[in-house]
Amino acid sequence: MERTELQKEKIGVELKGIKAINPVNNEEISVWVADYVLTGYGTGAIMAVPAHDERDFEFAKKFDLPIIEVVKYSGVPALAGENLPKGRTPERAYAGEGTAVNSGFIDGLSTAEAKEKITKWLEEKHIGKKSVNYKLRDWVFSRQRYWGEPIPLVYCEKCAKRKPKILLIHGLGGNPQENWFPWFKKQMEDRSYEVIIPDLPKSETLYPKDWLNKLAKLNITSNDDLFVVGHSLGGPAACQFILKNNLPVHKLILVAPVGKSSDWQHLKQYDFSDKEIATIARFGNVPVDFVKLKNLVTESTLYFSEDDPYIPLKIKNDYEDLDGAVRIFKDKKHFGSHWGITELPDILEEFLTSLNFGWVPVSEKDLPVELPKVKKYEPTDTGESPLAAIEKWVKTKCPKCGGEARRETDTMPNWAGSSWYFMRYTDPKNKKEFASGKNLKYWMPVDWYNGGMEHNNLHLLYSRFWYKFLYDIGAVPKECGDEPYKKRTSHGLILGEGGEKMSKSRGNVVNPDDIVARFGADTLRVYEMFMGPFEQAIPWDEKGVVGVFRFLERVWKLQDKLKVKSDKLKVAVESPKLERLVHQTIKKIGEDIEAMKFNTAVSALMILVNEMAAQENLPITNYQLLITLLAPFAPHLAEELGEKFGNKKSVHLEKWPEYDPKLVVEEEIDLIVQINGKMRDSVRVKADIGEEEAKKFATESEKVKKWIEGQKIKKIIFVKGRLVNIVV
RNA sequence: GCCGAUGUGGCGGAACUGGCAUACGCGUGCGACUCAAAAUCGCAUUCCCGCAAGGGAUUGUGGGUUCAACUCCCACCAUCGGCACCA
Repeated sequence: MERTELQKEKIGVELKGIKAINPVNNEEISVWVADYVLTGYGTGAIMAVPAHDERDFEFAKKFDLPIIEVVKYSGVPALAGENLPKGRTPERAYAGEGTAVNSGFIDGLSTAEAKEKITKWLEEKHIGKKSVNYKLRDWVFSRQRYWGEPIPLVYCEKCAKRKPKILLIHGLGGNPQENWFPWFKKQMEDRSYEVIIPDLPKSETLYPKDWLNKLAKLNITSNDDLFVVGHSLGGPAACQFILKNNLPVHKLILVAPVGKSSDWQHLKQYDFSDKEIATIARFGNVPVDFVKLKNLVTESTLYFSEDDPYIPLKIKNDYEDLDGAVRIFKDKKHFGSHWGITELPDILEEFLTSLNFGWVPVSEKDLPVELPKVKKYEPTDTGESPLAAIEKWVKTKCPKCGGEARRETDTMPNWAGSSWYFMRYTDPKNKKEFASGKNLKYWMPVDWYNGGMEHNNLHLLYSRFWYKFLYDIGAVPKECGDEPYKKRTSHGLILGEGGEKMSKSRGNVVNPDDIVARFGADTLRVYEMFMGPFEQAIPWDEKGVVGVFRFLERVWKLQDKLKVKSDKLKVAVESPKLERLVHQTIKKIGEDIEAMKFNTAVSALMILVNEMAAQENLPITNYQLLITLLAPFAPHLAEELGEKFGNKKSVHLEKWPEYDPKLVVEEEIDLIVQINGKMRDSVRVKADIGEEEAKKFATESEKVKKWIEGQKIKKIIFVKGRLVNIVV
């Protein structure tokens, strides 16, 4: 843990008397024990490249080790002024790509070429081989809590002790003593598994029935727990054996199995006779009922090797319908002792980690598993879930053997249940399935999903997993696509007054219910929109809420300006200025909503309301427009006002108003006059004023005259509809 | 340390594609209404100098490009978030 502390100074000690030899140039390298190397990653032993890795550089500098440059920055300085990546300096390692230097036969190559060449060279000399390291992080889904969805598994001691029989079927002309078979048998027997490797008939001409008859004599029945391995010709034989005898198999592994998509003529070069080739083809061509096989086999894996001289890689397509995992090796040839393959650790690992028979799924008719109804639940001392202490619930019967079993007491995190609710929403009353294909097709994917930061980290991860899983098993129709959402956004946090994150311990939590009780839901809603940019974290400000409240009150009070409607002498006169502003506001709010700039949309509404309030009296048409514009922001108020002023149906069903493009542009503008880029005056002019006229106005302005007096005008810049800049 | 984001009045923030910096709201001050207070309405409000007219400075800091920079370029600083030495 100590090494994760900030900026820890590197320490190290040299292993005197030990040197490593660089296998490429046979030079000696000193060996050090250092504390900045992660033991858990790779072998825990590393080769340091001081000139091109920051940490190695630091280490080398501290202990005065040679720093040899082997990569030179070689970018082309394309455009003048473009910032170049920096190369190595005495203060800093260069970690980028470039051209190899001081590197013998790879000098002059680019980083990518050099990597390729040196890898190939090492492989040819059998000094090393290419490998890929993956960065993985452990991820725990379960939680030690009372609440949360129970995981429907029980643990049965009796079932855990069950050891399946392992049946291994060898290949053409094979026997139990060849290849990795004896090693595998011993490994598994050491772990008290029963391993059967029958010695099957050898002959140039063989028929599948020759082998199947012999296998039938083994007395393997469907009551046996079974693992099956088939090597080469034993692959198709294994499939047929399982199918013919209806044997449930926990795990099937086919190692370089024979398939149907080859004519096997290439085997001649390896001294296979025509009869042997015919035998192989005969085994490979027997049709396999993969649907049935899949039902019998719980899990399956196929092993192939890229350099297998006998089995071409394309054979894996013959087994596609088995839906098994496929593992492709680079250098295992035909997985035989002939090529020195007398051990196969991968297969051992696969069995040992594959199935734990102690864990038995709750049978479908007993789903869902519900939490026990108890008066109280308390944490345990053992670190187990509180559920573990509720003995009555924990003890149950094993669905498999009927013996005593214990339930899983961890539960799923509460995110689990919320990972697919949006699909259920499409068909919430469906009793047969979580949602019908028809409804899913209609609604999914979600057009727009918004949530906070937490949502983006966790819910996004889980819900996509859930969705993709349901999609893969066909529960979500293909038409919906393999992603649950079209668009995702996340809103910012509302911080407590004072700018810190709201939390009970800080005592700065604001309860929205209180705000609603005091100011109404509309005020809260408009305030949240108004407080700042959507995605930004902003402190709560109670005084700001008051401002929004006043704004909504002002909207309400505007009704007073409509009273004159009945007075014929004072019929509301439409103000051209207001008319223009109304249309500009329609445009602005429409655009702002699209761009999720709700704060400026509210601001535009406020400006409009201020202008309306400044009128002697207000045309009802303008007020009705305001109500419509207000609807997305203050839905309750807008609905009530809408009903009061002539709406037959809900204001929320109304069409968004259209603006008149002619009214959006101003007729007159304030033309800015600058001297050397500084604003000195502004002139009220027609918006479409031309260059000559504008310059005339500008130079004739009294204020401007004062500034240019006695100065030489170098040039005058005119920006249409905006300004005139006089350079003196 | 690396990666990312952000930095504009007393505060939340606005500014299209480089073209009036500080919209809108809060707060504050003054005034109207009131016996008084609250509410409401009006005016003012970036800072500095000035009674005023007016002038100067200003978008984290320093520099650059441009007639013109919150906006583009370079360097630096600070704050927030993520990651934890994965060679």
